[in-house]
Amino acid sequence: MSHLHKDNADLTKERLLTEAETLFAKKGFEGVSVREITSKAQCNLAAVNYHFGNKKSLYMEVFRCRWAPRAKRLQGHFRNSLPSKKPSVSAIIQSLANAFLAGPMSDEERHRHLQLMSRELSQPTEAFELVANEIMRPFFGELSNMLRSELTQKVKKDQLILHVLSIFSMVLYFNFAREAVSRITGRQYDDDFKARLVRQITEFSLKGLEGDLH
Amino acid sequence: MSHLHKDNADLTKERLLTEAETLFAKKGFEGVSVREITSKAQCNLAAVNYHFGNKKSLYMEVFRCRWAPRAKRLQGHFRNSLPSKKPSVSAIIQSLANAFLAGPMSDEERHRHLQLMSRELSQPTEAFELVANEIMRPFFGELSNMLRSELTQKVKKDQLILHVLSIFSMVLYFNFAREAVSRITGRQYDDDFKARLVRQITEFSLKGLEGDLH
DNA sequence: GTCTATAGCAGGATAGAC
DNA sequence: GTCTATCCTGCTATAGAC
Repeated sequence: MSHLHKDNADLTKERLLTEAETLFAKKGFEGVSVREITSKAQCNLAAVNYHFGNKKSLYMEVFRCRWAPRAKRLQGHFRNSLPSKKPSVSAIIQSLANAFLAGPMSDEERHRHLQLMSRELSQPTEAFELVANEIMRPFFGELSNMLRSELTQKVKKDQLILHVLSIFSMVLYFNFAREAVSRITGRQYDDDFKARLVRQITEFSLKGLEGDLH
Repeated sequence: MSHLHKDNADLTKERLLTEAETLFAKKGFEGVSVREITSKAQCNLAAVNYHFGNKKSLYMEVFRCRWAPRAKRLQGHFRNSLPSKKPSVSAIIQSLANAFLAGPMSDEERHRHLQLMSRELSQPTEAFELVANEIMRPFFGELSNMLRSELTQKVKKDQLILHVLSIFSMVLYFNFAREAVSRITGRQYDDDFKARLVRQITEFSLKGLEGDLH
């Protein structure tokens, strides 16, 4: 019998994490009330405090239980979508841009993911430690290593990481500034346009690396 | 006598705008209370409602009276810092990156400016209309035109605007994600590093445009 | 124009019944 | 575990004295 309670509790907890993530991504931590979260999760106001202690801890748990695992899944998908063990620079960048702009998840899930990330980048909270140390640093390190073997030996580590950040800046911008990008280009943010953006990032970056390539 | 009142009122209004901008940039609209603003502006709680009607209007006025004029000043500085009437692509990009990363304003003012902009880009409010229509669209149009004469005729308008956005994405990212950029590169965000970032943006972008250059 | 005082409400959090 | 009821704090906004 008690496992029924537990299952139910788990489900409630899951629903809370799901709705909290959506709302935090859309409006930011301060822009969302616990009442709004519990209402959308169709449970009681007290549930957040019961399951997570307080609102801030719920925010942190969203990053620990949802955001970080998704970030790792995204990285996994990126790795798997690489054509071979020794992918070309072009393939690396295209897979990267594609994973973040048009990858395996739903459009909305990707957007949510990068919105949460952008928030932490521009206004770091405690969750930033998680994002920076457990996700960004290792991933950028991995990207650097993948690219390094395709570049001339004279490329310094410092230079390489700036290249990686430059590429990533486009990936991030074309996601979090969707509204502006649509407005400026006069194009709907649909699959066609995303494919166009992936191409832009790939080609622009590939040329951007020129001179440091073999 | 009455002009004394008026002067005083103007000063209060100015202080409110100043403190409001700083706080809105740092914490976002929802993250700031009117109490905090009036307290920092050393005036009464009621002053915001008297001078601006409500908190939301104050936010809009920050964009109208402070942000937009500064954006125009920044654009003016960019134009003036161009070496000639027919600047090279390299000079255009370097002046652009320099204006936004190490331009005429104080470091803190620039950061504040781009924080406010980033917020509107990722989570548009009414102020986004102002940002997009009166500042971004004309400026990106101007940049496109400046670059166009330096590029091959076959470059389409759509392609050109994506190039401009790609360049701008780096400028924005290296500003709003300062904490992350510092952490990842292991470098302090000081003048030396900013100069390095300007160089990175310039060189990477210049190469990124390659093939479309004359 | 500026202030105090306060209305009126929404927020996070908790106690205690079930 | 979940719910209702409630506390208390902090918020925006306003009324009215000066």
